[in-house]
Parts: sequence; C-alpha cells; structure tokens
Amino acid sequence: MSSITEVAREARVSTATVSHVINNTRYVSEEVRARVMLAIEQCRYYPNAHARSLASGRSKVIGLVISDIANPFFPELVKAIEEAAFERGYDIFLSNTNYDPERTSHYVQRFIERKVAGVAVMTSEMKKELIDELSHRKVPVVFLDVGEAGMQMSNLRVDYEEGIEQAILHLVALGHRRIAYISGKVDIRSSRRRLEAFQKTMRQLFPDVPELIFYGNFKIEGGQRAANEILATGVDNLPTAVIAANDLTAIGAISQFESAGLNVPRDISVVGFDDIDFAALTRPALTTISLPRNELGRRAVEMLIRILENPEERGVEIRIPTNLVIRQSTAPAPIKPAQDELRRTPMVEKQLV
Amino acid sequence: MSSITEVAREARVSTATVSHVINNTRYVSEEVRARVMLAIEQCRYYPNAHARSLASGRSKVIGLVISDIANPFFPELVKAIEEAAFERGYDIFLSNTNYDPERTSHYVQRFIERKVAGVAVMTSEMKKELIDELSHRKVPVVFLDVGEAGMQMSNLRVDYEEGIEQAILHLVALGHRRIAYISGKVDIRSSRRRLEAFQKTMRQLFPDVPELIFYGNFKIEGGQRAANEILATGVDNLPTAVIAANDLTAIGAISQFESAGLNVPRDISVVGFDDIDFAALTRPALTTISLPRNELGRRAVEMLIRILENPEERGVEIRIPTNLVIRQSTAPAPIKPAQDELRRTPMVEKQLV
DNA sequence: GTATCGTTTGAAATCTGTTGGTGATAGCAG
DNA sequence: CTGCTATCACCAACAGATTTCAAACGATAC
Repeated sequence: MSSITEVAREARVSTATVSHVINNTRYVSEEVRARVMLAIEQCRYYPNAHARSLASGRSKVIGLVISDIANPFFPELVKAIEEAAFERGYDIFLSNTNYDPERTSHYVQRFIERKVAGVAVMTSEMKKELIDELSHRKVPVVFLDVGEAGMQMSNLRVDYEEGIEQAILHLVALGHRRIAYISGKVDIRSSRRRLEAFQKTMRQLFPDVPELIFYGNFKIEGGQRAANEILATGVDNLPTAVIAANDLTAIGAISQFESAGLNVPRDISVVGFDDIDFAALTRPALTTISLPRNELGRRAVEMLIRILENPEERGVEIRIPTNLVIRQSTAPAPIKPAQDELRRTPMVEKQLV
Repeated sequence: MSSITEVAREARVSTATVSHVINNTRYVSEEVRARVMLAIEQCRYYPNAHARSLASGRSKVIGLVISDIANPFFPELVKAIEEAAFERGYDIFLSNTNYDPERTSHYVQRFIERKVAGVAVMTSEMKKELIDELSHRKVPVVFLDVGEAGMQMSNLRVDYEEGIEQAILHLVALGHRRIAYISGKVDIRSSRRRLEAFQKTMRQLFPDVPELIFYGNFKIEGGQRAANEILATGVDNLPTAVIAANDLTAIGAISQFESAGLNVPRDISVVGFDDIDFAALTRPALTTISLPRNELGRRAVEMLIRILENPEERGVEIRIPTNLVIRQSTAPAPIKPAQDELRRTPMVEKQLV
C-alpha cells in the first residue's frame, strides 16, 4: 500500500512521472510537479528502498566492518564514519567481527546479498579470499592500513612512523635513552606496523642501545602484564620511558607502575598511541600519539564515494598523519646511577642488538 | 548477472524450485536439490536481498537508534544487540542521533523507506510523532525506558530504584548520612528517572536531611563542575558521599575532589552508575550501580523478534534490574566535627526540605 | 498542408525474487 | 486398464520502483 502507483493515480500521471519528480531525473512541468508533490503528501508516501535498488542497482548503504566496538578506538571512528555517511544520504550496516574470521566472512556474504554500495574494512582480520570475493563482485572497498590500492579498492595508510618518531624525539629531548616498547600481538597487522616504525627510528638514533620490546594485547590487562615484565628486569636495567602500542596498554602499564611504587612521569615516562577520548582524562593525563579518527572516518567515506562515482578510475592510497600530543605522563629522565652505568658499556650492548 | 534465473537454467529447473531449495519452503526431491545446490555453487550465487524482501515483504534488518556512541554506555550495548541480532540472521542499521531530534526524524524516515523489520530505540530523544509514524506503518519498536508498551511496541523498563536503594543502603551501612547526588540534565528522561529514584529512597530513610542535588551533564567535565560546586558549599557542609548519575560523572567528580586535596574514598565516597568497562580500572576502582547492558541488548532483540513473530499480540514491558557493584571508591564515613554539628540541628534542616 | 522539431508525458520492459495454482508423472487399488 | 492420490516441478502473477522508447502536442518552417 502507498506505492508509487497510488501516488500516480492520485496525481493523474504515470508512475514514470512520479519517479522523475522524486529523483529529478528529467524535466517535469511545474504544474505536474506540484500535483505530484501534493499527491505524495496526501498518500504519506515513502519510496520503497528495496524496489528502488532492485530497479536501479544502486543502494546507498555502506557496510562497515570493525573488530571490536568495545575498544575505545572504534566508537570514535564509527561516529566519524556515520556522520560523513549520513550527510551524503548513506546508511551504515554495522558489523562487529570480534576478531573472528568466521563472522567476518558471514558478514561479507550478507553485504553482497544486500548489495551494499561499498564496504569500509576497518579491521585487519580479513582473509584474502573475502577481498577477492568483493573485488569479483565489483564492490568498492576502502581499507584501513591493509593491502594495497587497486581496482575499486582504496587504502588509508596511517603514517605510524611520523608520530612514533615525534614521540621518540620528544623523549630523547627529555634525556631518555633507554626507551622500551610494549607491542600488541604481532599477528595483527597494524600492531606489526607500529612495532616496525619504533624499531626503525630507534635503530637510526641509537644503533648501540639494545632493543627493549615487550608484548601486550591492546588491552589494559596486557599493559599491566607487560609492565610487570618490565619491572622484573630489575631496578638497574629499568627503562626510563615506555611507548605503548595503544592507549589502553599505556593506561594498564601506568597503573601497574604506580602499584609498584613508581611515579609516572617522575620515575618513568609513558607514551600511548591513538589518543582516545579518555587519554586526556587519566591521571596523569596521557602523552600519546594521536591517530585522527575523525579524519580517518571522513576520508574513508569520501574515498568510497569517489570510487562509486568514478568506477573506471583506480583506487588511491591516502596517507593519514599521526602526531604527538604532549600531556603529563612524560617528564625529564631521572638521573640515577643505573643510567650512568648504562652509558659506560655501550659496546657490550651493541653486540646484543 | 548471477541471478536466480541463471541458477535455474544451470540446474535445469524453474526459478520456483531454486527458491524453494534456498528457503526450504516446500519439499524438493533429493536429486533435484543436489542439482540446484551444485548450480548455486558454480554460479557463485548469492540471492539479492532487495528482490527478496520486495517479493516477500520481510527484511531481516533492525534499525538501531542510539544517542552517542562515544558515550561508553553505548558501545557495550550496541555490541550486545549486534551479537544477538547476528545470531538470528539480522543485520543492523546504526544511527547515532547525537541527541539531535532533526537527525532522529531523518533516520526514522529512512528506516521506513528501507522497510526495516523493527526498530530498537535506545535513546529518549524521540518525539511522539515519530513514534506514531512508526506505529502507523506497523513497524515493531522496542524502547529503552520510554513510553509504554502497546500494539507492536515493547518497553524495557530499567529498575533504577533497586540499584540506587542498594547504593544508599550500602553508604548508610558505612555510616554516611549526608549523601549528595549529581544528576544529569533533567530534560533527559532516564536522567530524571534516576534522580527521582534517589529522592524517593532518601526521603524515606532521612526525611529530615536536606536534599543535596547538583547537576552535571552525563560527561566527565560535568562531573568536575558539579564537584566544584560541592566543594564550594564549604568544608563544614561537605557531604561524606556522592552518588553520580553515571560513571563518567563520577569519574569527573573523583578527579576534581582529588585535585582539591581530598582523598577518595577516605574523605568522601563516590558511587557511579552504569558500570562501564572502565569503571573497574580507574583508581580508585569505582563502586557503581550496574546496568546490565548485555541483558539489555539481548532482551531488546528478543522482544523485537517476538513482536515480529506474533504480530497480533500486545507488546510487553520487561523489568531490567540494576544492582550495586562494590569496589574501592566507597569507604566508612569520616568522623568530623562537621558531622556532629549536623546531627545537632535536624529540625532546622527539616524546614529546608 | 505537411514536414520538422523540441517539449512533455506515458506505456511497457526490466530488475530479481516469492508463491499460489496447475500440470505432469508415478504408484496403487479396483 | 482406468481412476485416484501423492509427489514434484513449472508457469505466471506479483512486489514497487527505474528507465527506455515512443507518442502526443503545439509551434514553426517551407
């Protein structure tokens, strides 16, 4: 009920005309247009989106794949994407994979069935075959930091190195040399990229300082465990600063350091990554490398729509900058005997690298 | 391409048979079924959901309306809803209203166009007319704590009183009497409901203690401002405990109290509301009234599907319990002269109530 | 008076499924 | 062998839009 036919009858025109009035797809005289508009009002008519996309092949829905909405990184990203999509008349299908490849495939299948206009893949847990499946169906895709741009596929490449380099230089300027890194799991691509960026800069600056790499899991609890491991290296070898792979990890580490009687930042400086909303509100407020989720979200939608509108063009790769936000969790390196001792034995350490 | 027609041709049967195989809607011999399955494989066929719901009238998509995904209350709720919906084969359209009625109407309109199977309204920013619109189109709806159950509408009624009463009794058992409350904005329904629950219990227990109500905005910063106002009441009149309308408010209040030199919980106890994931990880870990978002989400989907399956039945109202989770932000009331003084002048205070 | 033209509108095909009605085939009883 | 009942698959009519093709129109030109 309340279909285009009814409106057409009410306005005494054909359904074609009604369609053209709604979509502005061809000239319709003012008089007829007015009649149609009135009829639409009177019938309380809303076009049926299914019939519409069946007939036209288009759809105005974007599939959004994320790994875990409970991770504070994502809500802020989702918000940005949702906002950008809304402005352009697109709705979003939300799919939370929980890092489960099974669920991911299920969702990709559904996206294809639902004929989404495009898919934003904001997780790295996506198998190659799925990407091929999407590519085969000519569904535009935009990735976050995975794979390369290609036909119908664009990529947002986060420049982790930039922010990490800033963080390291900031710490170095404060007198730090022994800087540890708490990584996420290495089987997550973005985690690996961050780690590599850290290693690269450190090797350039301090080829003779041994690498201090620990492992968490992108969650608070993982940060706590890694902090314990750091503490277990003994007071003499304690790093004076720690960079964590994400803010949750940093928060966990800070809490553990403080439980152990250390003061952050007096005894040890901590830098996070992501700049989640909470980062500004912890005590001490977290110095962290900001990954601009707002821009990320906006760009993702923009790129998707760009592919939609120019299907022949190749997808592109866009660089997303990261940069350091200095708050209260970093301070000048403490001057302790341990440090001096350290400086006296660079050659030994060099062998360790 | 790759439509049901193609599959039918490939399997040498009619499209009807293919459809029946896919949907199990009537008996098909093993032999033919096998042929059809094979053809589906070979054609890499995925049914077109639009054609499907156009023909059948059904849709398997749930519209989810929330106010702000950046508020930590929501991601956890969204996750639960998404999970429950996924299990039942439903997808969700996410709509973040940002507390903007304009956007809300826009979204409701889109939901109608997209012929969603049902709508979960997890915000109170929804005008009556919109609800009527949905009701007029016979779209099943489930509300969180708004309006009443009716035809095609169910309601999840959160029992705020239960948890708040537990919180107050807990504080009273610790010796507190001057308990302040930091409310959210009163134009938000759930905020009002919480405030009223607090007032009701307090009046029953302490008819002669003046009410100490302050106002925040459900955000951290609002909690900080409210805490300042509390501090401004002067040391002699300081409440010994504060209950906040949500955890963010509580976290803001704690940080402000500590900035002012007070120790939480030694000098002042603080109770939050919601039990967001972070609540367990703040220092001190937050004593808070838990609102089980997991159950909330699961129930919401259940109720929606129940209406879908029994369209003639009236919607129902389900009570969702809340209960106190005790952590480290509450402790025995400090014994100070200010307290004694207070106890000596109950009659004066009574007049103030 | 007819051919031409641009403008405005309509008829009908199309998109891809679902589903009720119908027809064909086989098995079985009489 | 006929008639009846299951059993199984097909035909065709939808669902509600978009879009192509063409008709109708008055105006203008010749």
